[in-house]
Amino acid sequence: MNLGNKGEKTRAEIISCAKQLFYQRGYEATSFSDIVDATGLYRGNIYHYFKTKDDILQAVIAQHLVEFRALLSEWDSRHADPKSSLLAFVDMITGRRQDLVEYGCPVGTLNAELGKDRRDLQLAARALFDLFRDWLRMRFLELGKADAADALALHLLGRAQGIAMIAHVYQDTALLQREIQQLDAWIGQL
Amino acid sequence: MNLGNKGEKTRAEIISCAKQLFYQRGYEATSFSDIVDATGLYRGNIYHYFKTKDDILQAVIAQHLVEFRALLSEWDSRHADPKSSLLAFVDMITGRRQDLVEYGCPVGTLNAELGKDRRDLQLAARALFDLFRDWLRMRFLELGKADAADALALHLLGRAQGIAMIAHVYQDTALLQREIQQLDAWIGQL
DNA sequence: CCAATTATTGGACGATCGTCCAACTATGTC
DNA sequence: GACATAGTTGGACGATCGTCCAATAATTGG
Repeated sequence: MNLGNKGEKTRAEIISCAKQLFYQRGYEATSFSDIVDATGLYRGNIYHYFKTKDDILQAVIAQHLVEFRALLSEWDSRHADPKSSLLAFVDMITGRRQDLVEYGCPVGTLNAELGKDRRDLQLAARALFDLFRDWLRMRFLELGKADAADALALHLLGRAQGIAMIAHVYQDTALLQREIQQLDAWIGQL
Repeated sequence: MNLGNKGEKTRAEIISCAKQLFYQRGYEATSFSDIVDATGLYRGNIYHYFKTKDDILQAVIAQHLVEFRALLSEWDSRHADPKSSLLAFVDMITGRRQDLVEYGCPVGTLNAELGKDRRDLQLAARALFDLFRDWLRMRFLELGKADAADALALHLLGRAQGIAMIAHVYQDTALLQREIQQLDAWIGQL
């Protein structure tokens, strides 16, 4: 039997290139030829790994999930108390401020684009929100916010999305930093 | 000389149809043929009024500006104190909750889409944000928030955008209402 | 080393995209 | 009522889109 080691590498390369392109240009705006050019592979070869462009997006979403899950468990191992964890979440925004200002939030912009006319794909992309939503809810639960944990999680997600969007629209990192400080303060006084 | 009354009507009809399509499906996802079908006009006739699809978007943005300006001046005439005005802004979100949940915020989603790979057009769409930003800043100024008026305006815009985005992603009007109540409370305690 | 599976090459496919234009009709001016 | 302008008809254009596939090369298990 073939172990497919070589193939897995090519497959990962396709996903990696597509992930970046979908983020920076958007999903629909990225053509199959763009992926061909970015990977340096032949059209047919890519279709050997993915039957459709939609399938590539599904794989990209799955890859995002893997990476974000790794990030969350890293935070879990690094922070004992829930407030530090929440601050780590907010700190991620600061750390990625350059990309956020230039291309927006990868989770938010993807969901926004797909939500218009590809609701089937948006349901897959929503899993990225769910990942953070569930993780945040746990932290609020640990903070004793039993009956409002999910609402607080969604509130924080919304705050973060709003900040990322405005900062992206105005290409303004200072605005982002200022708003993030307010989020930090909000977490502190919980 | 021709007064062009007939033409103005056709022109307005094109803008109206395109405005709805761009909002509900997104700009790139809306093809020229979609506009042709929606208006019932012939391709060439539309090109008699607009040289490119980008020109149609510019006209749609201009139309949005006209309508939002009318809305703002209506609020100005209806509300004497700044807090009532701010509440009117928030109340607009509640009033449009159905469309917001289904298609997202027309201003936010348009800017998000164009911000990825059409930054030239996004600059035009940004004017929609500027319109609200400036109006909100005036209200915060009237509230005595001299040195933070613009930051508060952007903060409120961001909050609204975040709420609209999360509500859209999860198709959840209850979430939207809940978050809007918090915005109301925030305005009340300013 | 052979047979089978996996991977790559390279191009072709129909459909749809945004744009353009020549011919034709309606409208308003002098 | 002739003339210019504005508006409409209807189709064609090249470019690009996502998808498909037969032929060839590489890799692997028996």
